[in-house]
Amino acid sequence: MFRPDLRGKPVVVLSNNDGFIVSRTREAKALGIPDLAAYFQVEDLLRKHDVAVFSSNYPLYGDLSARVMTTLKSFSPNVEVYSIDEMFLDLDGIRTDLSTIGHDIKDTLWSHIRIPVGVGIAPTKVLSKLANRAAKAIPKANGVCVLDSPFKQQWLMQRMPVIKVWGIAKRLAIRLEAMNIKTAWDLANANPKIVRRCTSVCVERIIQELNGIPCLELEDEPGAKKQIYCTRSFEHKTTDLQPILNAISLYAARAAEKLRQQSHLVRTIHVFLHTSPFAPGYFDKAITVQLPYPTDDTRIITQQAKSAIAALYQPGHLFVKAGIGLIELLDKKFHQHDFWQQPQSAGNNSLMQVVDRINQRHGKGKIFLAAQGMSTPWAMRQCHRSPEYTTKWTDIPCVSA
DNA sequence: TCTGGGGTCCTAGGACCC
DNA sequence: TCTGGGGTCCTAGGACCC
Repeated sequence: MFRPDLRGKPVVVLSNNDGFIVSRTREAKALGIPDLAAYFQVEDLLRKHDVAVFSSNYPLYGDLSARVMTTLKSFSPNVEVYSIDEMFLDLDGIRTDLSTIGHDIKDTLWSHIRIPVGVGIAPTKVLSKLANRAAKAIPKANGVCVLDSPFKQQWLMQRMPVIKVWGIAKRLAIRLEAMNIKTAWDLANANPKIVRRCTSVCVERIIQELNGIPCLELEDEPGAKKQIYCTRSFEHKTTDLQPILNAISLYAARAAEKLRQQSHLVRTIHVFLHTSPFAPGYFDKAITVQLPYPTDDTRIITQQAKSAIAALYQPGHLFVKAGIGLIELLDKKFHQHDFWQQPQSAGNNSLMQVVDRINQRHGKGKIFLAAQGMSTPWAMRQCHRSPEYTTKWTDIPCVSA
């Protein structure tokens, strides 16, 4: 959208920390750049072919995603935002020709936002994911695929390896292969009960869905998270405890912030610390901690996370990553207090509210616990970050006369 | 030098209850 | 000779998604 000069050129996007390649344009794929390759391993190849490289920029993607979703919502009252770049729309009962709607959706998004999309329409979620794949892969489809007849479904499924089916990945594909199930069509025609016995109920549902029998509902209410994690690799590996304590304090604060956003309390946390799995002598330890009482207070969660890290830490290892998970959550509204235990005081609540409000108004991390430290040795590597064109005053593009 | 950061659901097995 | 039948909850690990 903001770099039309790159249209038709090879472009790749890197994971957090510029770790590896998570997204490629068609042109980059054609150059033989593999998916999920470690960046440093293909850097020369990228340079040789003059591939444009971008670090992940979630504020930008999140904002553009929200625009797309808002536009999509005008096409159906029932929608599920499935991920940052996918949405399911319930078209049940809509009388217009489905192919017309598909093209309308696609054209509207292009003209309003300049985001190209693929549209797949089918009786179930699994089939619509298949249709979406076809919409993008088959040039003649022109970005829209409607799987409205058994014949079309069969044609597509016979050409689709089973591993491309939504919900089937490497391990399941291996097991299915052993049962002589190689394509989506084979799976659709397999006996659901027998397959279930060798795999799980998930695969049984997929089989039903492939046959046009809905098993997966549209989840229009996103619902509160059941677990909240904050984990990061460090920019620089470290053998010292102090920078790790600072880092885990930051992660704990981030996680607590998310926790308060959904009005939950946490009772149990999970803290881990590890070295590089690619280096010899891999060290990976984790600890689960029961908090003294359910809380959403950053200070308490931070304290507990720090003690956990201190307990896990052993000198002599080169650590690359740590993280915290809030794993047992309670709805604040329905929290049953313990007669014998101190609950979180009202003062804590107000304090956290003030902290959140300041950070919302004046920018993330404006006010924080000293435990995080003043330097940021854990910062992310992002050498090729694009501007935040739509969410940062200084990055807004200028139009010159 | 260098390999992400989130999540969900399911299952098996253990431990326990009456 | 012979040892039931029906449950729950918890946890670790596996598998998948983006």
